[in-house]
Amino acid sequence: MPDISAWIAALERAGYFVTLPRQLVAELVVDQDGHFTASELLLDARRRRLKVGRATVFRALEVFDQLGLVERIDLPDRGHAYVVCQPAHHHHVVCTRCGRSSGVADLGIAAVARAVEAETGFEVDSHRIELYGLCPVCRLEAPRTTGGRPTPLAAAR
Amino acid sequence: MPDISAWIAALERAGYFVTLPRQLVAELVVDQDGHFTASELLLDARRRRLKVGRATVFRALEVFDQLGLVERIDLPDRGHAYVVCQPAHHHHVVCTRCGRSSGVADLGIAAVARAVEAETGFEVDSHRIELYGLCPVCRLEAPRTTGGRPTPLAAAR
DNA sequence: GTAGATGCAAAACCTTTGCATTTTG
DNA sequence: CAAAATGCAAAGGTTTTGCATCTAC
Repeated sequence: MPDISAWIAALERAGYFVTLPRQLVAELVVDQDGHFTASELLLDARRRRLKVGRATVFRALEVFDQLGLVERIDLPDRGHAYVVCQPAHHHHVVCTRCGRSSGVADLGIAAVARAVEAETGFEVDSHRIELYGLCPVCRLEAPRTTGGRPTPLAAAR
Repeated sequence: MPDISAWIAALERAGYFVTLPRQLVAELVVDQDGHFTASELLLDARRRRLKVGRATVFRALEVFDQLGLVERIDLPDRGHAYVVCQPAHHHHVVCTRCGRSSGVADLGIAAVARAVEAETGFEVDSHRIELYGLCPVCRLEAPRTTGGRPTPLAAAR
C-alpha cells in the first residue's frame, strides 16, 4: 500500500483534478522498482486489471513529470524510461544492470554550470544529467564483464 | 566546403569503409548549424538532391556517434537531436532558442561522479550531461521572456 | 454546470530490418 | 573476391490525437 498522499497533494496544489485514473497510475508508479517505461506500466495495469487507457497513462506521466514527481530519462541504449524522484534530489544514478535508481543531490553540479557559463558565454538555465553504473548490489554480483569497446566492423552490424 | 578529412580519417582508423554515402552524410552534418535531427538531415539531403537513403542516414549517424564525432542528445522538449562534437570536449551546452551548441570540457564533472559514488555506493561508469540555456547571441536578442512555469490547467492542455 | 479528464482506436512518428544489389578494401 | 554498406519499402514500436463521453470541483 504505497504512499500516494504526497502525489495527491501535489496534484491539488498545482490545480490538477485528482481523478481515479491518475491515482491508479500513481500507485503503479510508486510500486515500480527501478526505472520503468510507459508500456511496462500499461502492462502492469492490465495485469492488475486496472481500468486505465493507454493515453491516460501517457498523460498522467506527463503531468507527474511536470510536477517533478517522476523524471523521464533516456537510457544509453536509446530507450526511454521514467524514474521516481526523491524529494530534494534532482538527478539520478541508474543501474545499467538491474535498472534500480537512486536520487542524488546537486553535488557540485551548480558549480559545473557556472564554470560552463564562464567558459562559453552561454547563460545556463537548466541541465539534464543522468549517471549510469552499477548499484551496490550488482557490483557484488557482477564479475566486471567487459572493458573493451565493440569491434568497429562488428559494431556496425 | 567543409572539412570532412578528419571524419574520413576517423572512419579509416576505426576500420570502417569510407563510402560515398557516409561522406555525404558527414558533409551534411558538419554544415548543420546547431543541433539537427535525423529527419532534418534527410530533408537537407533531398533538398541538395544527394542520393542517400533514409536507413543510410540513420546508420551513418550511428557510426559517427560511436566514433565520438557526433553526440545524440535528448532535448528538454522530448525530441532527439544530434550535435557535432568538438574534439576534447565531451559535453554540450545547447541553446534553447537557436539550437546552436558548444562543446565544454569536463569541468569538474568527474568530481561530481566521484561524489555520487561516495554517496550512493554506485559505481559510476558513464554519464550523460546536457546543459541548456541561451547562447551569447540569443542572450542579447532575448528580452528574457518568461520566468514562470506553465499554468497547471493550461499545461495539461 | 462546466472546464477538465478519460478512453478508444486511429493516426502520426521515428527508427529499424530484410534482402537483393552495389561498393570497398 | 569477400565482407561490408546501401537502398528500398515494409515492419515495429512508441507516443499522440480527435472526439464523444464522463467526472471532479
